[in-house]
Amino acid sequence: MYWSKAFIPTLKETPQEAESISHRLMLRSGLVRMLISGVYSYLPLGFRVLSKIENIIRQEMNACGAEEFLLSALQPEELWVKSGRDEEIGEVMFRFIDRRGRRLCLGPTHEEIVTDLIKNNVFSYRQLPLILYQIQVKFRDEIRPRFGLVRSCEFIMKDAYSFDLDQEGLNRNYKNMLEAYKRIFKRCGLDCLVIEADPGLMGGSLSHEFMVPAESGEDIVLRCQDCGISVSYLDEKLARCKKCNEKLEKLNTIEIGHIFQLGTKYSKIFQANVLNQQGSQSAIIMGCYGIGVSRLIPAILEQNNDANGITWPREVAPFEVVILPLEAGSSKIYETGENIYNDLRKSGLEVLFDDRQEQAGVKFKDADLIGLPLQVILGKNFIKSGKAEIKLRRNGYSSLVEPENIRQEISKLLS
RNA sequence: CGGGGAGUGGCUCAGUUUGGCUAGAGCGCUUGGUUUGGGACCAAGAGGUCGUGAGUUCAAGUCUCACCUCCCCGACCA
Repeated sequence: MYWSKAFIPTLKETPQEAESISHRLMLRSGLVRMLISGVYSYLPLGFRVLSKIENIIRQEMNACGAEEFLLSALQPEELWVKSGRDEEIGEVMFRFIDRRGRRLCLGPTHEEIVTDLIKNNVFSYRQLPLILYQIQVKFRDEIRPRFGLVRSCEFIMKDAYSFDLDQEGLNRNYKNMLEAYKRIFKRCGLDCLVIEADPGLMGGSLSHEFMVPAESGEDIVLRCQDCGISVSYLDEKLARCKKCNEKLEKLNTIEIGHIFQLGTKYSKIFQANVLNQQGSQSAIIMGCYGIGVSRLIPAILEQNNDANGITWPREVAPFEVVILPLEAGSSKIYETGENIYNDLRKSGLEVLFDDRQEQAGVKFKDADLIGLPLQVILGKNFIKSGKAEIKLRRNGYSSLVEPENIRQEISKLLS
């Protein structure tokens, strides 16, 4: 991508609406813009990051044997009345009446919808186990939207649902999902805590939350300084670790994922049964598994930044490399930069070429701000030595490389 | 919803206390020129119903009332 043709509206100053680090960086680096409180548009850079995250999730979900589908965002209110969650969820759900007088809502989550679907289409234990997942926009009329994408009224969620004949099956799927979640968050460059949690509104028995320590986090987690075991602040009134009696440290965290063993809560209500081997009706055992996909962006930013801007983990960076031809007067520099650009792209890398007629300082500042993992700099050093400078955004490490060896050097650095 | 803060060109803000003439600055944007390794400089421009509506006054960005929006703290959640 040529920077001059891209829509990357970076901001030199911090918009007053932003308080948390991640929110500031999202606005300054041109990832998102607010439409109204709690509602954001993803600009090209933000959209790229989102796609990267979604693809990591897809890969790991598919590896678990989950199959992707897409449910409707528009839902009939009656399914919520049927499950009894209608009153519980209350005003958090956007509701309205259409021209035919039907009572509709915008889906805040999809247990009702998916259980209804399965009830009508799965009849035999032979069709189990089954795991379905979707990546979709959810709507919640939050009491107070906050910190940009951390708590918004329209957000993207990955929600998966597992269906098993028995508890053993659920345990297996649940464990696989838990491991998949760990891999997903690690690949996103996140250092996260896994805690046993209260199933709350979802119902069911066992549940785990995935929490990212971050200054602006809204949830407090207690972590044992010795064994590292973490517990929810709400659950635990004790001041010392149950296991090793060490002191617990208080951490502010952002919840990025939550998985639940639902058991038969929904299948019983909706009579989602299958015939088992004995030929009798058996309520399907369910699990559900959520990831706040759009929320991962601020979570990643909270953990990957420095004074100059973002330091993207490689797998979720909007591009992998930015090329900075400085010394605008030199056509040799520009041409060399363009050759490197084409060369790198041919090798499958995602590259941003800063062809703008800007001062070196502007290019450096913008490059650091948007935080792509690698910078290829062509300037004074190139004129002197004929070599390009390759610089790692994260730690500032840099080396001079012959233009023809750049591709090789970069693949080494990125691996 | 309760408590606190804020709305003035695209962005950051001054001006409001004590009402006064064509509403300012920096950044950004346009044109021309000089620059070119860390947001450079010179010149000339474009861009504003001062959040909205009523009111007070000879006169309102500034005073009064109502409303709207945004941010922060609390209950809620991925």
